[in-house]
Order: sequence, then C-alpha cells, then structure tokens
Amino acid sequence: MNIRTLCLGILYLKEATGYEINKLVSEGEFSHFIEASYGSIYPALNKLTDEGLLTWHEEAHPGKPARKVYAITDEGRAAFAEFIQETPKADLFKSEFLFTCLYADLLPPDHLRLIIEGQMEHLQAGLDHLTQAKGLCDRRGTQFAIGYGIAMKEAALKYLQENYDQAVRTELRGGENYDEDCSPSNSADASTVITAS
Amino acid sequence: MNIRTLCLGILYLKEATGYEINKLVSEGEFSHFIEASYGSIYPALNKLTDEGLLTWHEEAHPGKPARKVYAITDEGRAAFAEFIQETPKADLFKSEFLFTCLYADLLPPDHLRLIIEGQMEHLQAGLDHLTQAKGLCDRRGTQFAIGYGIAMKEAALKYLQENYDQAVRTELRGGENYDEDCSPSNSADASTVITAS
DNA sequence: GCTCACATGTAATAAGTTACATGATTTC
DNA sequence: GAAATCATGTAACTTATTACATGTGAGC
Repeated sequence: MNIRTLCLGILYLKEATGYEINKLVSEGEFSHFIEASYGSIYPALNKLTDEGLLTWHEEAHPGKPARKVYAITDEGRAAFAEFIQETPKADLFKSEFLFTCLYADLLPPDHLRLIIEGQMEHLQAGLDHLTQAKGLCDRRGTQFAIGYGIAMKEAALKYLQENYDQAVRTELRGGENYDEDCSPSNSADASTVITAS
Repeated sequence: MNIRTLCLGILYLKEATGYEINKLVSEGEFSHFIEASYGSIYPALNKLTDEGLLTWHEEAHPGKPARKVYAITDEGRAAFAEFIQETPKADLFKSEFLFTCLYADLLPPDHLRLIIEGQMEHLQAGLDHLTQAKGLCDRRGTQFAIGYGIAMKEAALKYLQENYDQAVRTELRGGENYDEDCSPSNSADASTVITAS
C-alpha cells in the first residue's frame, strides 16, 4: 500500500492537514501498523488533489502558519472504496531487536540487558499509548485494530518479562556452561491466557 | 539495517549461497522479522566480497548450476561485531490487514470474513512454521527470537479468534443503523464500545 | 511437454527517507 | 535566548523491488 492510499484512507475518516496526517501515522492511533513521513505525505496530497480525489481550503489563524485542510471528494471515496476491496498484502514485521538477539553471545552482558530493557520500555510505552487511544476513539474498526496491536505488544512484553532472567544471565549467551534446557519459551508453557484489553 | 549487514550476520552463523540466504530470510527461521530479495542479496554479497568481508568458493555439482558458497572473513566478523553493538532501531510493523479493518464498514460482509479468515490462516501457517524451526535449531539466540515471534503470532491469532464473531457480524461494521451515506467524518456516532477480548 | 527447484545475476523503476529551507509563536 | 510546536514543501539520495535473462535436471 502506498502513501497516497494511506492519505486517502485517513481523509476518508476526517479532514486533516498534512501535518496532522503525519502526526496520526507517526504518533497517533495508526502509528502501530503504518509508516510515513513528510517527504512522502505532502507530495501524495498534492498529487491526489491534481487527480481530483481531494480538495483543500486554507485556514488562517492569525500568528500561525496557514493550514491547508484537505478533504476527500466523491471521486476520492470511490477510488478508496475500490482499493479497500483488494486482498490485503501480507503483514510486514522487521525487528533489529530480534536480529541483535540472535547474536547475544557477541554482546557484553550489560549491553544485552540494556537492549532488552529498552525493548520492554518501548513496548510498554506503545501499550500505554494504544490503551489511551482506544479510550478516546469511537470507531469500531479503529478499536478493533488498536485491540490487535495491544494484544501483540502485551504478548511480546510478557515474553520478555518471562525470559528476561534467562536471557540476561549466561543462558541466552553461549555461556561457559553451555548447559542443556535452553528452551526460552518452553513449548507448552502454562501459556497464561492473555486477556487482550 | 541494510541487506549487507543482514548477509554478514547470516554468514556469521554459517556458510551459504545467495540462493540459500534468500530462502532463509523469505521462508526460513529469520523470515518472521526480516525481509530481502534476490535483487538486493546478490549485489550485497558482491560488494561485501569487494570490501574483503567475505570470501567464496565455487562448488560444482555435475549437472547442476555452480554454487558460490560464501564465508565470512575475520574482517567481516570484526565489522559485524561492531555493528551489533549499536542500539537497534525500533521495530517496524506494517499491516494492510489492520488498515483494511479500519474500513470494515465499506466491505461486503463476506469479503470481510474472507479477509479475517485469510489473516488467521497466515498466522497459523506462520506459527506452524516457527514451531517447526524452533525444534530444529540449536542456537539459543535463534530460539529466543523464534519464541518471541511465536508469542506475537499466538496472541494475534487468539485475538482474532476471540473477536471473530463480533467482527464478522455487523458488530465491527457500522451496523444496520448506519447504512446510508456512511459519512465517516461525523465525530460522535453511537459508538458501541467493543470490548476487545 | 510443462512446471518446479536450483542457481546467479542485472537493469529499469518505484518508492520513500533524510536533510534542507523557511518562518512565526509559545514555552522553558 | 534556546528549543519546541506548528506548518508546508522540495531535492538529492538511498534503497530495494520487479522483471528480465539464462540454463539444467527432476518429477508429473
């Protein structure tokens, strides 16, 4: 999915400026499964306007920069409705954190600890953020998507909490005592049921 | 993280051909948190070789194409060890599935059902795959990373299972009372709160 | 006879990121 | 006085994807 479609979709929900769209996708309720930056948003908005899928009007607030508030047109709605019928592409997940964990045995123990703790903090911050967003939002689709994100992050955090000790000790690392039982998440661990939300 | 570092990391673990690296990242044990394709892997391998971080030797199997088996050099190991000390960048997650779910109210009910079922199948396939890979692998770092992936996918699948009915009925969609012009921008529609889980 | 798996590689293209340029107001 | 927030936009650059080019052997 390209940034054009993304902008169209957001503007399907509400009017917004490029600046606001950037906020939504980089910090807001969409940030956990979407990526975009100014350099792609502004050109996309211009292009969509040229194609007649968007319109905008200027809002002047004295003493502040003029805002170009974009709104979707009927053509825009039609184009988006068509796109959304397509089968969604597979999810994409990239994690430098996990990649780094593969090589935990090359890391000074303290460094590994810091990395894992950093990841846990990221996850917790994301969770707080999503939980808050969920309380504020009223659309069911959005709540569903946020709930999904919360479930995933909770599971990841829980995994790290449960495996923190093993990971930070020599367990994860090669360790002098390369001893048996390395299963970090023992297969059928009493997989404590996660109640999402 | 770029493809060069990725190749270096994989070759840190074992020798491989470009073809094999592609398999590892697109189907193998790394596939759940890494992305790469031929078009980036082969050039990366060549460049790394030019820089002295890799070597290769040809393996000829009669009747089959010659294989260029790459191995990491000492310089390569050093370069990689240095990279791995850096603080990993934040995880990236992109989901067209979740994006589509935001607009569930634009979708024919059957289509929404298919999409959710498709996602569940993807998750289940990924889980089977990871579970199998975990059984085969012996490195703790790898097991840790796989365990993390399993935890996330399990949570996502569970979330969908628990919310499937609500989602596929009119619950997720606007509902019968919301059917006409579906003005998405009206702020305060009667928002029935979905209790995720 | 066809398609799939093995195997390497290139080139055109698409796409988006980073950094820059500009500028006012508010908060520390 | 400095930094952050609001606000829009461009251009150079990096990066990777897609499609193509080539060829064999095995299985259906």
